[in-house]
Amino acid sequence: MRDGSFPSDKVKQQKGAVMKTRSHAADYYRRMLAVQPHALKRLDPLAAIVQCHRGQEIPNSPGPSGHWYYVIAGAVRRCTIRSDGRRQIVDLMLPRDFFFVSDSKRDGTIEAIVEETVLASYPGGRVEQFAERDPQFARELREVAFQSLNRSQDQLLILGGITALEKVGSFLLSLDGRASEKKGQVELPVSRYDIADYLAVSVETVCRSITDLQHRGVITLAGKRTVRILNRAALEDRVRESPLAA
Amino acid sequence: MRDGSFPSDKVKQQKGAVMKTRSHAADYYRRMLAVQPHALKRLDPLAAIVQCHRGQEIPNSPGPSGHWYYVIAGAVRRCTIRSDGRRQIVDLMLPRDFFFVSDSKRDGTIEAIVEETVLASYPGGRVEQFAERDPQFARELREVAFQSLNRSQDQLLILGGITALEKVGSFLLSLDGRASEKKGQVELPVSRYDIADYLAVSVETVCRSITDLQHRGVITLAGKRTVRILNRAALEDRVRESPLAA
DNA sequence: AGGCGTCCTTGATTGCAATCAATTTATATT
DNA sequence: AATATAAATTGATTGCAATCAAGGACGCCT
Repeated sequence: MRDGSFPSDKVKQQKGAVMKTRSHAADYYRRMLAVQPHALKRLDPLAAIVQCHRGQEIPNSPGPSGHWYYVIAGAVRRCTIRSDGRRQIVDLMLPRDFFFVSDSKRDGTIEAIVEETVLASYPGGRVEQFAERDPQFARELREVAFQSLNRSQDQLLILGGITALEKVGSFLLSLDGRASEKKGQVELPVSRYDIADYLAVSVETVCRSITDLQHRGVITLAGKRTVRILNRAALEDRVRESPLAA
Repeated sequence: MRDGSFPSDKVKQQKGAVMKTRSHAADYYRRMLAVQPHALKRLDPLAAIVQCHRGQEIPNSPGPSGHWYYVIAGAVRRCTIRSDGRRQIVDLMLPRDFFFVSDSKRDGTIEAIVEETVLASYPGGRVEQFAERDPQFARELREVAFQSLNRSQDQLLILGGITALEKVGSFLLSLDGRASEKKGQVELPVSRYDIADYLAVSVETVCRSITDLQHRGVITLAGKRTVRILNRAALEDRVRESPLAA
């Protein structure tokens, strides 16, 4: 999505508000909906296409039923602010991920990370209705909930690493598994700061880890936001001892 | 559940195997089922009461539909072993928690933590059938999935703390919220080793943190497995600066 | 009782990462 | 193009936690 993205409909103005388009851009993105199979496709006609700006907040949905979202392009983070002011990213949503927003305190704030983040939004009430009537749909909705759970548990494993090198390494691998067009070529959809807040380490440490991985010949950078994995085995060994240490 | 627990039917023999009782002990525990409201109560007649020993593994359920479990008494951990041999506890289930077991690799190993752990087990296929027919049931099942997600995200926040004191403090608070009979009196259902693996720190650090919290007058120990919270505010401030530092 | 194993605790040392500080490189804005 | 703002990087120092080591507490077993 970084290159070859939608050509026109520049969305740079109107920084404050969510923008719902009925333009041909919306139609363009609508075609990318619910690539997943089966019953969830019934959601498609409900979808409100939402284009978001970098840093723009997805408002907490009031009401009991909340909103479902599907990430078409870009990236979204769910964060909480700790009492010491540090920000913690507790979930990272990439294209083809679903997430749910209610008005609960637990949800934290949800923000688009990159310019040109495109979401499909579904009113929770309507989704519930579908689930009410179509057991197959309900089953797949449950499946979606489990996917969120899997994301969360993956993040737990990443955070559970001892060294920073481990965490950064695991993070790269997990990104490679989730969002790479071609394996081994990881497009970082987020800044080093975001990575730091996701991994609960300092930015400086993230940088040093990436540099370190480069020096060890495990990865190489093609631009600051593009990582090529040269030695996957080393990364998967949690980078405990690198075979090519300087 | 620690005291006043079921009096007879000692279950010390047969260390290797899961034991399904039809004794009056099972009936005793059956009464504690699905204290939660509504449609999920339909599960009760399906329940197979399972008594587990300390350290006993809950077998991965083969087949596509897996098994649902409900914790009646005791505690259960879900762990993965890292490549360096460290164990990471990725989920901790306490009484009134549901969890799901499939044959997936992701699930890791699931083990009872304490003697006298009692579970209700429901075959996934049957659960699915109920969900198929009863939309209200399906809704509550989805709710249960979200509760797992909440557990997971709580753990993320705990793991995201910087200092060990923070992690241990948050852990105690979260336990107090989940499993305390009376608030402020936390029964630790797990060993220091388990806490360590849950928080991704060393055992020694867990000990030192607990000792430290005591010296600061934030908590006090009544027995090694019973924590009384004296200064909740200090704990909630993530123990950044204690008001009563020595 | 005695012995064994596990759990828990404390001490001493080392290593890694947070922090403070500063520079370079990108990305907007005019 | 020029400037401003943000992102990324490297260095120096300090502090916290992992590690290695050892001793104590407790339950379990015969």
